[in-house]
Amino acid sequence: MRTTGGNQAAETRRRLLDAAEHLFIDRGYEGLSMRQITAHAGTNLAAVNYHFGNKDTMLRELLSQRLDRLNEERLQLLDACEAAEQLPDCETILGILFVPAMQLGRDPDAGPAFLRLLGRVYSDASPFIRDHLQQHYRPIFGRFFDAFARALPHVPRSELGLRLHFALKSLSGVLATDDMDELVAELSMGQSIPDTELLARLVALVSPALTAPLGTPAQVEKIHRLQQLSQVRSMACSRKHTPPAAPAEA
Amino acid sequence: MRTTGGNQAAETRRRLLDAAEHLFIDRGYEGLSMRQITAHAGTNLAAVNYHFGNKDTMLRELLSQRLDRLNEERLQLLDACEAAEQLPDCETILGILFVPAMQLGRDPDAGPAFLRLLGRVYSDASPFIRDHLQQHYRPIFGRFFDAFARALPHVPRSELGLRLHFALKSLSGVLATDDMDELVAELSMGQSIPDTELLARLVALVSPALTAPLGTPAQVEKIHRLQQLSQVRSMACSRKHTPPAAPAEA
DNA sequence: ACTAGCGTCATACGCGCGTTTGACGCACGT
DNA sequence: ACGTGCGTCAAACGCGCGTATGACGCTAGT
Repeated sequence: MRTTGGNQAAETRRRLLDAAEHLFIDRGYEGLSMRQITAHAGTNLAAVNYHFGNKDTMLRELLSQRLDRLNEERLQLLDACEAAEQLPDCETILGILFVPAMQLGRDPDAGPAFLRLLGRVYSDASPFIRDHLQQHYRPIFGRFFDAFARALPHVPRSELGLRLHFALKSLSGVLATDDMDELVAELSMGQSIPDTELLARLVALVSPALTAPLGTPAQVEKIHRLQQLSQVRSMACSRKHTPPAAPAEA
Repeated sequence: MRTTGGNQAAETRRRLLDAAEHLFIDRGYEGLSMRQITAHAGTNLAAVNYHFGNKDTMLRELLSQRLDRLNEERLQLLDACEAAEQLPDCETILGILFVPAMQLGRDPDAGPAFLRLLGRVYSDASPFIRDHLQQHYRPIFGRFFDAFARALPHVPRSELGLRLHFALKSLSGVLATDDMDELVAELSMGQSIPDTELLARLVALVSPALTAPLGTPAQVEKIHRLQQLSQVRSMACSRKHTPPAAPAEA
């Protein structure tokens, strides 16, 4: 049996994936080079192409390894809830999205910085990442979109898309940078807060944005006054900037 | 007088800035190369370095030219409101942020795709863009942070930072991609909606997230039930994945 | 008419990128 | 003992990047 050789190969694969994950988390897809990956992994530059074929394939494998389980658990949790109560409300659906993420974030097997990785993935602008998400997780997104649509019948379907985009973009934006540390640290305000309450606070933050009514006359009136005030100001300003005659000497 | 020469130089500068803006809007800072810029501008590769010194200086000049006016108008509008009513509420402050952006978005002088540019700038992850925003507009952000803090006294200052980051990140994320078209098109649902009502809807969407109370016992209970449900599921799942004895042949 | 200087131009330099290549070592099956 | 093949290695390839360098034309002042 070729014990050491086979183990060494598996070890190299793992080290490459670990290094790639670590670098991806704090540099994103752009700014992630094979030379940095292999240097951090302590392997030769050619190792990536030998074990994975090319860079993108390795990244895809890394993302699948990390994200498949998350979305699978989200989906099964949604199934379980719909089977139990058959119409989960908005806050429950948000909880279904958040709870598995937080649990995997606490699980060392899912990666030591799983939440950071999650934030990067959802907020990275590179076409490679966007395509990967689109191709792998579109049906899951569709299921949740339908669940939200049933939970929020008063929100038109077109505006619901905007609001979901809005809410999830913001969440990923918060997860992405170092803010996750601040979130966990500052929300707990010194004393350690149980995950349950922390997630409840997040739900309390996002849910009102999804549930909100479309816009009251009072809000329209406030905006209208601001528009008038701003236009008056800018007209006065432009008249000042283009004086009718030549100005006196400076 | 050296008429043609001077005009041609100014014309080249303008064409370079226009090309850079256009490319930056739909490719971001990364994926923006001087060869593409100069090709679109119809100039020589060396033109950028001749007129601006280097690439980053040109980008900085472009951003300042576009964003300085926006933030100046926001600031003066905030000043005017605070002078008038001395405690603008949350919805009003959001309106102060949105109204000048929308007005400049309608102004051809501010760039034909000003809102797209705005979204790109606020959501671009590159250190260059982030540093520029940090260095130029930190005091403006501080003024608005204080205004929000006064308008939302029940929100702890640490959580307010999170919520503002949350709300503004999401907004920039929506502005960034092609979603701004969808926003304008789908929110109006076929018939053209006045800007006033469109902005009122945006305020109606964002304001509840900032104003929301910190988390009710009912929300905590919902999350708690989901956590238990998820853990039961994952334990059953892991037991299935690591069976006690060797499986029968496949 | 001549020259100075500005704006443009083709071209080249050095660098980092992803990928490819062929040689080397070493554990293995025979 | 020997050949086979797997995993690793240094080195190189072609490419696109930002920047630097002289040469060229044309305008304008003397």
